[in-house]
Amino acid sequence: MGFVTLKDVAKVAGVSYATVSRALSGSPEISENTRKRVIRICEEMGYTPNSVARSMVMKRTNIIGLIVTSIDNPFMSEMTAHLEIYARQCGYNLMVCNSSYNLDLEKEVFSLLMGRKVDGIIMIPVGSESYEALRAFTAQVPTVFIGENMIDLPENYVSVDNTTGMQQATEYLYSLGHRRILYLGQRDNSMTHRLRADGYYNACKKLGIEPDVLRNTGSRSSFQAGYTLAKEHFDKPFSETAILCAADTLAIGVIQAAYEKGIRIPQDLSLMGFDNISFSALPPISLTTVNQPKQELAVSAMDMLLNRIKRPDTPHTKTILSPSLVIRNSCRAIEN
Amino acid sequence: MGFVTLKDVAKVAGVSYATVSRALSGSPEISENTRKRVIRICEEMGYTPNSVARSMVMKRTNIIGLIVTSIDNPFMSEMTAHLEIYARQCGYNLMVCNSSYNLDLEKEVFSLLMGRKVDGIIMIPVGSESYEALRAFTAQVPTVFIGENMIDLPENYVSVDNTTGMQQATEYLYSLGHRRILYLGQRDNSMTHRLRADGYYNACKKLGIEPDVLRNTGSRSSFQAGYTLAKEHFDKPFSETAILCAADTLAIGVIQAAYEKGIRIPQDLSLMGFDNISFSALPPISLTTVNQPKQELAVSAMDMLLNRIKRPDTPHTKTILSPSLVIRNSCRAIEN
DNA sequence: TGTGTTTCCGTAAACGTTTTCGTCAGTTCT
DNA sequence: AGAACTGACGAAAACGTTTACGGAAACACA
Repeated sequence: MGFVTLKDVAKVAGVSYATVSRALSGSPEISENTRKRVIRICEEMGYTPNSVARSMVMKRTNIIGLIVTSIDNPFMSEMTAHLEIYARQCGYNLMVCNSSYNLDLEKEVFSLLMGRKVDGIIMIPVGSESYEALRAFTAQVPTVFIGENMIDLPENYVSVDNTTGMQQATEYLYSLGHRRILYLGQRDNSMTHRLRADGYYNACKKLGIEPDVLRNTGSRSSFQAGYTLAKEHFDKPFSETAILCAADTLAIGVIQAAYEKGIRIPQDLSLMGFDNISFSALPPISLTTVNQPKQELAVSAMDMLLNRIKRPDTPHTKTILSPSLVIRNSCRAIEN
Repeated sequence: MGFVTLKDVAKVAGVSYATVSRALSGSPEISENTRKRVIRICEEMGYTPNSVARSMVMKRTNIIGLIVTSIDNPFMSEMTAHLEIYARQCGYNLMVCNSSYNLDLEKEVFSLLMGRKVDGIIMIPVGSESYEALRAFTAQVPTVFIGENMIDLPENYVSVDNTTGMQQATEYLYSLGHRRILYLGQRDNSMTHRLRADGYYNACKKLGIEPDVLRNTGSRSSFQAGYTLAKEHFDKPFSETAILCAADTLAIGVIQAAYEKGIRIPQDLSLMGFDNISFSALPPISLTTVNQPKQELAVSAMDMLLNRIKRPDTPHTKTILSPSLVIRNSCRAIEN
């Protein structure tokens, strides 16, 4: 390699390398004179501490592992940006891995990060199965989950209140005069989606309207899934005046299908999503949706993780943040 | 901590820990019998090698640093996804940092990654100034740049042929019958943008049409910049039949401005971008653009970097990939 | 049987830090 | 002046690996 080490500095300064270490770490066991002299020499020689060696002896790396299903996804990349910036402020770096929506890969990269001795792991899991599948691992490294909300399992996670959010969305459509609201894209392999559907059902019951659900049998809430579901649906006669989607991505697929069928949004059909991904704000889309507070989620997750790193044997905690309605131009008021 | 180390395994197996290391590393200096026995015990005890300790002695971390201006950006996040997956296949992990479009921060995280002893760094630089600013650093760590194309500087980089791409875009519009084409968003602090503008000028000269440029005096090609530029432009009478944008993000801003002015795309105005970010494929946008082959860029950059890590003193290399036209629905043919 | 070769494994050094412990000089107290 | 204490620093251990070196046993060959 050829970089300058503590020993090199020590030799030039005429002190032991322990003294150099002390000078830089702000130890009180050193005189001001030698401290200043040593620091000056360090700068002159361009010394930078070797994090690897430090990790070796300190038994911590100041690295956080981040596992996302796919960083190439507006929601995840936005979360990642917030996480990285905040982590760096806290003195940590991020090692990022894609699980590619694959449970085996998720386990593999988790184990890999453990071998790297990361201080903790933040993950957006592939699905509900992840909790069980990773149980043996999460016992060994402080781990915080984002987004998949497991009511009954004792895991650390931060999430948005999906049920309330979807309930508010339904109520908003109701307040605009909609009585026949199709819920599009419910999936059963994801707790998040189950909770969101609950919100829709709750609202229907409360408001006295008939629930109407179009299920997504696939494993992902993609543009494609939304498009396919809507396209098939639009082929038959339908009576709803609004579609409420389980995710923004689905809604954008619906927009495409509607466009192809000549169905205008919002004139002919109102449309809502959930997540508030950055796509949705684009003027040609302008989707009314429910916002997940991404920066707050990121900060909460990181704080929770750093806490667990400090005190690993504290009981598990959950943080549930409030979603909020984002009103744009994909819904209109109707008369009954 | 409390994880199991080589020594623990050695004690149980009744061999020296050097033997355990050899069993796992596939060294030939060990008998098949003991190898199998040791490996079995490793598995039973749940041993995973400590990458930090290995890095210490091997003098390499198998970590690649990735510095992007903002991972929360469709182009960057797509690149990051490709880079991470390919890096992992090659036995490397990615440490990701945002420079947040800030030259000082860019230097700071670069130096931080050097302290981490990453084996190499891939970066999407803030701007042309980055090359000079980082010269002292790039001399010490193998570094590959993506995207900012410096004709005259001896850096390692991979890029798309921006000039040819923009020339093709101009020619495509010409072939549809357009003769008055506005080039929107030229910036001067970015070599990429200078090269793209060159392509436009070249084509104009070759085709015998008059160039017409609307400069972007800001430092970023954001949605906002495109919107502001176009909004102001649309306030005055204009005569062009097509707008060619220096980046997709600008074009999407233009769509918004056009929408607000009641200008229909492509009926009233044809519009093209450059980059082919994932946004652009969304049906409500459906932007005709020039594609940057992101996966190929990622793989080329990684290959180039791994090469330089193996042989640090090879001369600097450049890889220029070909862009390609992506025809969607934002342009229409006109008669003259 | 003696010599050389091969196979297998243990010993120990090395990587660059942090930190405990010990030491020595100087200071304070009685 | 002697004892106790304090401040500043060096020596060395430790972190968990990889690998050069050496040695013992087994084997081959004359």
